[in-house]
Order: sequence, then structure tokens, then C-alpha cells
Amino acid sequence: MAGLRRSHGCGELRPEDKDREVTLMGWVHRRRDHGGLIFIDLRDRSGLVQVVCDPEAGAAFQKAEGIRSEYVVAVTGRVRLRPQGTVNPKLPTGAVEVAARQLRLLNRAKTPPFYIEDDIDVDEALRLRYRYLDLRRPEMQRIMQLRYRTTRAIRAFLDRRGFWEMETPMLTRSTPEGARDFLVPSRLRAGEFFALPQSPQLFKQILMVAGMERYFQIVRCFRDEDLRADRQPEFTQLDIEMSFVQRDDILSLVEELMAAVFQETLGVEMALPLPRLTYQEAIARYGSDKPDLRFGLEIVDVSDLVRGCGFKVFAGAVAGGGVVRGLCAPGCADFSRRELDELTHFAGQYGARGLAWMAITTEGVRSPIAKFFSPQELEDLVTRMGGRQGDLLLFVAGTAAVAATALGALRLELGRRLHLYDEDRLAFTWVTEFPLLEYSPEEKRYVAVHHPFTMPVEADWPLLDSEPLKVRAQAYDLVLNGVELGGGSIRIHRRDIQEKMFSLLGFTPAEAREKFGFLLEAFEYGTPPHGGIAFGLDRMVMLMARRETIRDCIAFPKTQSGTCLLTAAPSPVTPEQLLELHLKITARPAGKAGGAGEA
RNA sequence: GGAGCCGUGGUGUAGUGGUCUAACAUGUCGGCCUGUCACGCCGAAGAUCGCGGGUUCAACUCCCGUCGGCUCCGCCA
Repeated sequence: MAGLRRSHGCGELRPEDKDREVTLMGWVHRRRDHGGLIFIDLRDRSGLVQVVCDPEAGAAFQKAEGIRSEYVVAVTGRVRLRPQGTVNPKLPTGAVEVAARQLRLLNRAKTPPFYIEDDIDVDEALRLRYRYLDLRRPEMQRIMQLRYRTTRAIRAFLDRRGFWEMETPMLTRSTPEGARDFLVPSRLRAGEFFALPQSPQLFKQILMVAGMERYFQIVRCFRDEDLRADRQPEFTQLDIEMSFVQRDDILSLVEELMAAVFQETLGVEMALPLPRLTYQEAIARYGSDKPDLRFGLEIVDVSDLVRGCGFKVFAGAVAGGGVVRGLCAPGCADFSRRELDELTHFAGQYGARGLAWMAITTEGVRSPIAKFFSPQELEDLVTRMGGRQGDLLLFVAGTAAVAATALGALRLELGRRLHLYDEDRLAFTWVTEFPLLEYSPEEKRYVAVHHPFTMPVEADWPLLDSEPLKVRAQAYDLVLNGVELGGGSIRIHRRDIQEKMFSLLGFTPAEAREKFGFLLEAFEYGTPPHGGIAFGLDRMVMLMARRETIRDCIAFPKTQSGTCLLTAAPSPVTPEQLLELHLKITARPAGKAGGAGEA
């Protein structure tokens, strides 16, 4: 390396650089050896450029003969326009090439186990094991850059709005409610544990008590639950909290934040304000609290129309307090028996006992259940559903919850199958007025839908005693294309309401003090009204980068079984380490018969 | 905790009970080649078919288990 200094990025060179003497450093993407002439595609973070090694270059040519893929080299040479007819329009640098004068091998490389290029078709496990090679691929580098530009835009925006970025502890206290904690044993206090934060929730509220007024943090959070394409045990949140605000202050701040971020990173102009749906509306119309608004295909309630009809499944569902709801699948009247069976099976996975269908054909309604309805009833159904000739009506009868879940899932499935939406669209929506509580049959008590510090809607305070399940929360989610991007709430800052909330959740005052005492004590010293929100940054980047999984947006993600294939974590530790931590392993390590542990 | 899909040279696939002494592409290695850019041409090496057990005269192929990866349900305030 002595004396050599990189002058340009490979991808930067253009015809304007003609005759310039440049020094490039990067990886050998490909070598094309024509015997008397060797081409090297040299790649770095900025892109790719063709280097030409001519026998006249002497030593450089000889070295080029020994070069292999992914070797790290430095090239010094002159930029020149490519000869007529050899321009490569597929490359941004395709009009130029670098005539190598000097070539220096900086490092050799083993042959990589897969191609370092976009659109590879290779087992993801292999990509994760060699993540440093996977990340060399331009598409992965673009995603990592997008992620950086996103956090940079977030910081710039929030800074302009007077927010302070603050840090909160990673070693903290295990609290009840919510996900399973990752625990960290304390060496200094035998038998006691820290927990890694599921979110900085309690700290950020205490920061409001502390008078910070406007806080944000881009912070790692940990939840020891099973993984999914969009869920990792450690993930990154954009966490925001503000004092002296009401719900709409937060919603409009976030809308402007999103508009700024999407404009700066993707050049997308967002129309504000964003649509708002109440939870009730979202469930009724889309069967989901995170509806995909890129397409319509709304759920229609027909319970009143079929109340007295001759089809017992429908009439019975309504009589039993349930509902009959349906979807109008456009142009699907010609679905085959097999396709209908598939849809029925699909709906069945979400609890639907069956799926009734009516095809609207030139000869009228064709359906196995048509005979149970009068012509007038059929006409009313078709009208209510907005059905036109060639459409297929699909109905689910059951409880409101089952009908919503099954039809909501069916709606998404039909949207995919029928290509009802534009992949490029970004359909944001707020979902507001979530229920405050839900009943947990397992725990035989109410649990907080959002968290125990969420403020109920003021108009519903009287219902806290009489009908707690009807109380709405001042909680909100931001949804993009059917994915929950983030959620938050206005917090309880009044002691009487907080006590009420704890008692509804089944905590005695003593239990509440034991579990959240530090927070409740802080709240006694002058708590400002406050509220906030938190976003899943990985999901946000996933949607912006149009990926199917957040693993593609995290440099070093875990597999579905929660392991890291690169480092082979987690791993056993030495008996000495365990001893220091006052721990004794009682189970054998998973999948390793005869392992280190003892029963 | 449950359901489903996948596992064959380095990589991606084909092969679904015997002719498999495992095929194809790509990569790798060697030779030739002065305008290629997924360079081309010639040649070579490279796989006990994830692992263990079973059925069978015979297993890459069927069965059971197990390991690993992925998708989903449960779970994720």
C-alpha cells in the first residue's frame, strides 16, 4: 500500500474523467482473460468499472494473469473512452475504462461459495453464514445505505423540531406484562437478573417527568418470542415521547416526519394528512387492525338481510348473536370448484366454519345455496354487496371476530391473487381508538391492549366501572400497506386513573408498587401530560426497500430458530463462567445429546 | 407448543424402487485466445444424495426419527 492513495470510487468514473490518472481499490468482480488482453471488472461500494490490462503494461499484465475473483487489488492507470462499439450501456461507467499502468495485489481471496451479485438464488442459510460476502452484493449495500439515510433523515427532522436524542439503559429491570424478557444474570448480586429492554417505555416516560419534554432514540429492543419474517429477537425502534401534547399533536408530527423521511430517502411526496380509521371501522371494513389500503375489496355486512332467510347457517348465525359478512370478488364468477375449495380451506385456517359463494352469471345467481333464498332476497344481497355480472360473492357466517379475521385474510389473499393493487403504492393509514382492554381467558383477567399506562378516551371514563371492554384508548397505530409500522398512545398522568387501570388489570396497590414502584413514585413529583409513539425501524426499511423480510434490512440477523449462523451464537459457556454468575444448568443443551449440561 | 415446504459436486437444479458406475448448468483448475463485459473454445477435477435407524433381493427414491433453513398458527402489552 505504501505510497498508493485511492483517488476515486470505481463507480464514479465518467467520460469527463478522460485522461485522468486514477488509483482505484476494490474487489475483483470478474476477470475476462483473452490471452493477449485481460479485462478486470473492479468493484467497490460505489460501483463497477472495467480495467484493461495490456501486455504493454508489463508487470501489471503478468499480475493480472494470477488475479482471481474477490481478490483485493489496487489499480493505477489512465481513464480513457472505450473504443467505438465497445461501450457497455448496462453500466453507469460503461463509456469509460481504466488502462492499468500498475496493479497491486492487496489480498487474495478464497473462491466465494456464491456469486457476489444481485438476484442470486441461493439458500439463505448460506448467505447468513457468509454474511460478509452477502453484504458485498450491491443490492444489500443499497439497503444498508437506505437504512442509514433513513436514520439520518429521522435525526435531522427531529432535531429541527427540538427533540433530543437520549440513551436509556440496556441492563434494566424485568417488568411484568408484554413479551418474554431476555435475562442477564448479575455477578455481583447472586440470584438476581437484569432484563434487556423490550422497549424504553418506562424510561422515556420518566424522562418526561424529568422535564426533557421532547425525546427520541433509535434504540435496540429485545423480545424473547418466536421469530417471523418481520420479527427478530433484537430489533430497532424509533422511540419518541413528548410532553404537553394531545393525540393530534403527535399524529401530525409523525405525519410530517414520515413525509420528510420518504421524500429525502425515496423522493416520494406524501399527501398529508394521512387517512384515519378507527379500530372499529378498520375491523368492520377490512377485517384487520392493520388494513392494507392499497386496494378496496371491503367487507360488507349482510346480517340484517339474511336474518329471516331459509338458509339455516346464515339465519342461525344471526339469531345466535353472530354476523354474516362477505366480499365481492370482481370477475371471479368463473372460479373452478377447485379454486373455491382452496378458498374455503384458506378461510377455514382462520376459523371460518365454511365459505358460502354465489356466482353472478348471465343466467342470474349460480350457487349451491341459491335455492334457500327468494329472488328478492338474492337481489338484495347482490345489491348490498355491489355485485355485478361476472363477480363472485363470498360469505362467512359466525361470530363477528371470526368473520372479520377470516374475511380479512381472504381479502388479502384475493388482493394478491387478483393483483388488485399496485406494488409501488404506499398506502399509509392511522388506526385510532383501539380498545383499552381485552379479556385474557388464559389469565382470567383483563390485559392492556397497548400497555398499562395508556390513557382512556375521556368520554369513556364512566365506562371504566360498568363496561371496561367498551372503553377506548387514546392509542394509535401507523399502518403502511398492511404492515404495522408503529404505535403509541397518550399516557396516563393522573394518579386516580392509573390506580383505576391497575385495579382493572387485577393488580393490588401493593403489587403495582412492587412491579412499577419506581415509575409510580416518579409520577408523584409533577408529571406533565405526555404521549409518544415507537416505530419498527427494520420494518420501515423493509417496506421502503420492498423486501419480504426484515432479515434483509439487518446486517447480522438471526435465523428463525434465533441463532446467528455467522458466529454460531448462542453457545455453551465454561463452568467457570457459570460459577461466577451463580448459575447451574439443569437441562441439556438442545440437540446435543451428551452435552455439557447435567439433569 | 402446532402445521406445512425444503435439504443431491462449491452454487442452483434434474433424477420418485433396479439401466444411477448419479445428469445438466454454473463455478473451480489447466490449455488456447488482443475488445470482452454472464467473453468464447478445448480438457480435467469435483457428490459415500443433511444425519441415524427401518422396510426391501435392491433405497437418492418408501417409512420413522433427528438436525438445519424457510413460511404460517399460537406467542409478540
